Amino acid sequence: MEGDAGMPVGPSDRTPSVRNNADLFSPVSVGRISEVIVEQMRLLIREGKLVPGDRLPSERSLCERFGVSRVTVREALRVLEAGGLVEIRVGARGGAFVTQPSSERIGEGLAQLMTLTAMTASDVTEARMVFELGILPLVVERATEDDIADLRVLVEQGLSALESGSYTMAMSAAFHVRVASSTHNPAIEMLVHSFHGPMLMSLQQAQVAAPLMGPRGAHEHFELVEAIEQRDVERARAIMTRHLQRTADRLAEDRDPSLADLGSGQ
Amino acid sequence: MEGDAGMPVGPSDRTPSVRNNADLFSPVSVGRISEVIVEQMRLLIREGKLVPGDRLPSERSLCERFGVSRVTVREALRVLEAGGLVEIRVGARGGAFVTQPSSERIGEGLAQLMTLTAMTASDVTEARMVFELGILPLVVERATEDDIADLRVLVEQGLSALESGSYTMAMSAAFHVRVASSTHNPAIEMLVHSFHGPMLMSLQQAQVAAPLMGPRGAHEHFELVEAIEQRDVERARAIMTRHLQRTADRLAEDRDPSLADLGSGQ
DNA sequence: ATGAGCTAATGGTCTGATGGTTTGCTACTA
DNA sequence: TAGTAGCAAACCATCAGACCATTAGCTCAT
Repeated sequence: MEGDAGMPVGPSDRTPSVRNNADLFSPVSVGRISEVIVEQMRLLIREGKLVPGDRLPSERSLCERFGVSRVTVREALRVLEAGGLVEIRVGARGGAFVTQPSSERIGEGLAQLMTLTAMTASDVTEARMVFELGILPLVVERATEDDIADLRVLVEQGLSALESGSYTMAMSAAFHVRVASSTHNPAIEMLVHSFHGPMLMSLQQAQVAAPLMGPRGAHEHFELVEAIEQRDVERARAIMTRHLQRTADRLAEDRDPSLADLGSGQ
Repeated sequence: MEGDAGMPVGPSDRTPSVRNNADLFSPVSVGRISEVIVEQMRLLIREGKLVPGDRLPSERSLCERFGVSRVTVREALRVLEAGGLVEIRVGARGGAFVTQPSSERIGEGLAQLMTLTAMTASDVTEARMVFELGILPLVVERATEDDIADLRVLVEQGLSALESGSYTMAMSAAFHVRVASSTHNPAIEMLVHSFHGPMLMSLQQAQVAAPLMGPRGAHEHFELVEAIEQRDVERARAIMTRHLQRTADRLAEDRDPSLADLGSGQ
């Protein structure tokens, strides 16, 4: 990455004889064949020619169609799979199936890379606060009866799980995501979802999950639903602020650990 | 190497006599070998045993170390590359190099999947409004002189590009991202980055980019920087609201196209 | 009916070989 | 001496053909 930072990047530094037409020539590299295949597949999926659930031809068929070897096709499939665009099943009737892109899946990839970036749990929490507070007006305005009913169920489940000591961060996350989905905006829902993924993963591994979300948190969930039902933006905002702030404080007092540290169990 | 991978590892698939303890046995699948390698590499990177810039051993060396064939190693490298963890260079002194994960890269993945979800441009714009407005207090509070200087430069560039008719959406995006990065929170920066990815891509293809961002937009950028410099949250918020609202209106009158439709040029 | 066994389809992996690209060195030329 | 052309080595990219493991569906005897 750094070693070649000083390398000749421009095409115009050797051979001082002919030089003025240097930028006439465009790079001729066609790149990797597998990359071309990947791009072609991606296009098909984006254009809707391939929809979730569809099965791609078998590796061997693809070889013939593209006129390449199996290795190349397989590399393309690996890339698509890593990108969460297809799922590969083995055995008869197996093959590559186009997947339904879920926000969960996106969050997964996000979480992976987050553990590698200089991104602390506090950073993520701060972003959450901005976002989850910001959407409250939309939630209060648009939440339907169904939305509220669902939220009630989640709260109930949370409370009873709390009694039996089986309350998990996942349940809290589900609640927050359901709140976000009450905006009826898929982009917002996806983002909240993706944010909870990495938080969950790291917090659970660090075993601060249990004390993090106690009876207070569950009760605040209950209050929030009430505020939404009464279309009381200010109250909802106050509750959510308190709720998230407590998470933030908890994180701060816990040595402000970076996600990476948490991830490695240190 | 593989010959014994298929040996009877699980004692639990024949002998139909015992049956009620079915869930005692965990699935015996070892999965893909390449996946194991990927996981191992990821761990090394996360633990800091491999830092950005490091060069991994050559494919052939890795084959020997892992005791697998080159095909398998290559598939692992493809996955790592697709995940943005390594970069592969050909030729002498080539090989796989650990990359510095940037928020840009992360946002890319998010953007990719955004374009595949049933998500309209309005949805994304609404999410943007929530987020970019929400971070303004943080920006105003934390922007350093360097931040503001950078923003000024971007505004200047925008204005002169406007005169020469070469103003692009990319320039606008760069400005918004730079504003976000003035929060000094990498998570926030990443999110704004990923928002602009899909917007850019689709809007440019649909050729509504040019009229979208006229002199008004560029001037609003200028005003916003002023408000930030004066630490005037309310004014900044007002400007940004107007700025984004205009984008939203423009999108709304433009048949409210979905990102997917735009992507395919329809 | 039920279950055991067969079969074909399909992905997972290995082996060995060839070609292309880049770097660095060397020898030759002006 | 300087510059250049050419060679060699270290890489990745790709191919071709083979074998094994897993799975779904079918058949057939019990």
